[in-house]
Amino acid sequence: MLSSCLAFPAICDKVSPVAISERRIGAADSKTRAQLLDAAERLLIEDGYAAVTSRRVAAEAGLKPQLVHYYFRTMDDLFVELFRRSADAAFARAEKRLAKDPSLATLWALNNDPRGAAFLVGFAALANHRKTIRVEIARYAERNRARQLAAITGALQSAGVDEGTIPPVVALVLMTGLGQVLGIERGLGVKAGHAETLAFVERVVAGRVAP
Amino acid sequence: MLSSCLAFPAICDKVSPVAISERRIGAADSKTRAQLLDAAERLLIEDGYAAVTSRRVAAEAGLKPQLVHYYFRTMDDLFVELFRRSADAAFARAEKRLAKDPSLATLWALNNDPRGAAFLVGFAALANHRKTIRVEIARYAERNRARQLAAITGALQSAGVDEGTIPPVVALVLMTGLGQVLGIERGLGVKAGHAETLAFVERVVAGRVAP
DNA sequence: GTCTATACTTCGATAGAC
DNA sequence: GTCTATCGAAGTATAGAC
Repeated sequence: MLSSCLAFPAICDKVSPVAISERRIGAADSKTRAQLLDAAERLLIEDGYAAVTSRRVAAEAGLKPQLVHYYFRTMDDLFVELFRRSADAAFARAEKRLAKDPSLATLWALNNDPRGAAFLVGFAALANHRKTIRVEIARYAERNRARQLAAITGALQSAGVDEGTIPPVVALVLMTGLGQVLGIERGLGVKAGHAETLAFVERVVAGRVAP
Repeated sequence: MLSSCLAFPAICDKVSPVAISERRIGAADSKTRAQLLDAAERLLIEDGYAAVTSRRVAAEAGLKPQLVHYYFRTMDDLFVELFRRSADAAFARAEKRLAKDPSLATLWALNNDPRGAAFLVGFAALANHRKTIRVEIARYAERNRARQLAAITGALQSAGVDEGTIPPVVALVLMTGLGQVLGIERGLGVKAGHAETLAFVERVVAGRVAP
């Protein structure tokens, strides 16, 4: 992984250890704390961020509403912690799969993950009126792009695709956009063109068609 | 346009005239009504759907909160009407431009419109927990895809791109996804790869590179 | 037809009991 | 260190005055 860090420094950016809130109480490894985050995550994905209120999170976790404010002083703190936890987990999963098989197929599988799409839409909308969340997402997105760029650059070389045909970063942005639009539309129930597009991507990924 | 209707029937789907709510009061052409919708639209785009509350919409419009419930019985009704109004306007604008110049450049301009991205994210997130909105968006998305498919099919033919190289609907979904991811990331402040991608698309659209 | 007064619910947050 | 009782603000919605 060191080579990737040298070629694409953003990959190895440390997440700054700045405290979310000075007055946070409660042990970081509290079981209750984790239960609340789990509940918030379910609500965010299934019902959207407007459903993530202190009362509903608590109800979903089978706990009292006030506990939310004990473990996360403000709802903003909860959102930031939730995002970091999920993003770090997703990044770690991706890292594991890419280290094992840094292929176009793996990259496509990562970008076409339905969980990722629901998660992204939830947080992208949330970012609109929570500035603290916006910078958090932006940092993660850049880090993710850098990591995937390292992978796709190698994958395209292996596949014998010339950089003049399509620059790796362009192929990556295309792939990301495709995964997102398919994910969002799947959620809405829109299906026009999906089957054809998936079939096409499968062929490209398998190397049977030039990208 | 009739030919498009025959080839792609979804284009000419009439929006069903089902009443949003039986008990809606107030003239459809009321000035106050339009002011409220304008205010709601500004709030949705700038601060996200969670900011679109009866109180804030009224404040933004310089009116009393209760008027929102007079003109739109529920907030759900307001959202549906807002979406329809915006979607119809967007579709009409697109139709005008495509009729004038049904080229890849026009299609790309439409899909890369920053307003469109902010609008989509806002409503896609909203759709998560408002079922009435979800079907409305899905219907519009399908209609839009059908219209653009008609255009891109012709544009690719004119450009001499064989359907075997890339099916028109696949090119369209790619273009839509690209416009969306660039729009969303622009809003977040993510920039990695954008310049290269835009340059690449310009070349493709200008016909200097096979898609 | 248009708008106001008001009911009732849920929100985030804190002060303080254990 | 952990949890509860409770407050004031903001939310949707309706009944009824003009």
